[in-house]
Amino acid sequence: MEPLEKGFYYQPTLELAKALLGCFLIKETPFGTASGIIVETEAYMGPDDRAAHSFEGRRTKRTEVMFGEPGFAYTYSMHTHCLLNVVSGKIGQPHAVLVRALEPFSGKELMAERRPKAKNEIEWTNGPGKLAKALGITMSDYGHPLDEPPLWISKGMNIDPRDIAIGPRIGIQNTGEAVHYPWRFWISGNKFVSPKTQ
DNA sequence: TCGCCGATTGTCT
DNA sequence: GACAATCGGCGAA
Repeated sequence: MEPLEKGFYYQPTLELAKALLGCFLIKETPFGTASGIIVETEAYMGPDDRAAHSFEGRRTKRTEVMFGEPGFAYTYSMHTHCLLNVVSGKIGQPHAVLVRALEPFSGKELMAERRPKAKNEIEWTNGPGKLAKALGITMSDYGHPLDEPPLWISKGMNIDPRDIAIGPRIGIQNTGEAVHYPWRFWISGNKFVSPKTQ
């Protein structure tokens, strides 16, 4: 599997969020490599999106990576968990795509070890915090370019546009109109998408 | 520094 | 369905 070239990330954020569906997300660690197929994403559109950390161009140490080149990792810690975003938008345009769910592909033994509380394979990676834990993604991956080890994305299967389902994002109450924006995408019928999705 | 809050998950009722 | 876990970012003091 070859990493997606940097040019791939230079497309409109909503397009990128859809294009990432079906791609492989791979993480290599000293303990081994684990990977999965991206089956659910959400777009966060910087300046005009009240739900985005970069709303109104807010530029801080945390959001800094979103103002740079697309194709880098924006990791964010939420309560006890770590969430992975793919930086999108041209330089100076702070957009990102949140990876919400994966279909386990390789390194399943590792995932089972890292997700001892999961009752089955589906629960290894059917949520943003879960998939980060299953693959061993942490805050130390902040700012990492996604076209080289140890954390990278490669082209996967082609997804028929008719198989892409669209809906509102999850978990962003108190963000006004932004709650309703249809900026979440998933592979229709895939059983590894997050709960409440289908 | 202090206090509050959250793009979640897991457990308990 | 309710709520605790648990910690860094952010804004105010």
